[in-house]
Amino acid sequence: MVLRVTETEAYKWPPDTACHAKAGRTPRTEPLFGPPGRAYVYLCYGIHNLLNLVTGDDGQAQAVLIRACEPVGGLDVVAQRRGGRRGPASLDGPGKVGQALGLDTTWSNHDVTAPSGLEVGPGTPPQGLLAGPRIGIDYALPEHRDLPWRFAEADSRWVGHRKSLRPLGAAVTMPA
DNA sequence: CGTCAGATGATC
DNA sequence: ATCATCTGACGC
Repeated sequence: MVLRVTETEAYKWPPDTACHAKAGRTPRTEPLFGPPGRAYVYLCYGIHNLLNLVTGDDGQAQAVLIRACEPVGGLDVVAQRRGGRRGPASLDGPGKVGQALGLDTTWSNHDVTAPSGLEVGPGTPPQGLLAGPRIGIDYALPEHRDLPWRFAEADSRWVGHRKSLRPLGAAVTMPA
């Protein structure tokens, strides 16, 4: 199965209080602090396995949540894993992506830079980018809650929560 | 189209 | 108790 990433969210601790790493190093969040190129998979709401890709240097706690994907290959497997719900096209949410990939938390800390079952490689860049606030992080401090750290491909079918997305303007940075 | 409740279980 | 969600039900 091959998926193309169409929507992401960025997390970085410190100082982002929306990031799971804010609670410090725990067995669950340990991969976040590790070297880049690893997966961070965790169980959300007891049901969904969400996939992050660790991007920060060792000790940095920086990662990207994969929120949506365009199915490119292995459509039959995607449809089967998704229970044939509304077809393989509905990979417009992080829980759906995790289900399509057949992930569980045992994949956390997996090296995605080597061919071993879950790999990340180059792909077709997005034609345009939209940005908006991240979803489901009301627990974070106000100064982090509203950061436009959700990114999505413009005019893509495989993107959720479109209403809060805007064209990506100037560079997005962390406030002082 | 919108809002809403319930499912469900690891985690600290 | 909390939670980086999804689905189906219901109302307009």
